[in-house]
Amino acid sequence: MLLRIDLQSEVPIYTQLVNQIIEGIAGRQLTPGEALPSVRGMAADLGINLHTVNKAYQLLKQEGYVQIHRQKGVIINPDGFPSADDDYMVRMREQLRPLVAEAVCREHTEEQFVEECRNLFQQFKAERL
Amino acid sequence: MLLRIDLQSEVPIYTQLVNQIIEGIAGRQLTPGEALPSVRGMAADLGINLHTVNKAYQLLKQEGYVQIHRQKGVIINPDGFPSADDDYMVRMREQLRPLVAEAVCREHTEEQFVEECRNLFQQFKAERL
DNA sequence: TTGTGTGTTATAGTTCTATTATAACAATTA
DNA sequence: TAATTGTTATAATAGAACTATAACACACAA
Repeated sequence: MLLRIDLQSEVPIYTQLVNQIIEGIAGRQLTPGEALPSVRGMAADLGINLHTVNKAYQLLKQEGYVQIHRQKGVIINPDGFPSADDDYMVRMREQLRPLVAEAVCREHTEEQFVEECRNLFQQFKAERL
Repeated sequence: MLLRIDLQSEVPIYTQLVNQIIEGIAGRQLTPGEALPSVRGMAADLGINLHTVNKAYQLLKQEGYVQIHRQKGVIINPDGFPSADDDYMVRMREQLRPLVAEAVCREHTEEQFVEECRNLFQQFKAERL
């Protein structure tokens, strides 16, 4: 799977990595059991430091998206992914609220906003061939 | 309008301020032409520095939510709010994509996600009495 | 056994952002 | 004139993000 990092972005590199890997899982470019590059390999590929990659992997592990085995490396979690629990729902709403508020101010209607969400959902579904 | 700041949050104070003011506009607790507290007043109320408040006000001005008059103070923009232009749409989708990806991974269905968005929309509508 | 490749840990340093602290300035209004 | 606006300038602190090196522990293969 191809990862693109924008060094100029205000979004931290490790966050970009986490997001793209989660998006890869959602689109099934990354499948359960599949190996990710080693921290050194990924760092070399992207031209960044191994600690930055490691930080991303640790976060993904903490959230349950990957497993890390000491001498084997990092794999997409073969035992399933985290569920939509309460913590997630709270976090999700906290991130969604400012987006909805801005949409309301800009007279973006509920239907238009919902349509954008549906498009993104369909986009991930379409990637799963 | 009451503003609540969480000093422990990972979200910068000025961002919390910006978000809450936009949410206030969306819910019409803040109406066009209405005055906001002075940078010093707001800073004192919240127990933070005036520059932090000023940074939030400058961002709100830059995005078109408020007007700043040299000796009068800051008011909610009486001439209307920014529209849903291309820049906004791009930014909006960029912020929405990771949320949708995470939802997909957690087997949160499109309908459940859309319902959360609708709830937030209705919440802002309900606040406009 | 001896490398080699994993993740892990430790230390250090740089850069940038966020925040605070003071102070002063310019312009309007009471 | 005095008080209150936002504005600008300067400086300092704290923390996050990122990098650079180095070393360690463990497993597996030649």
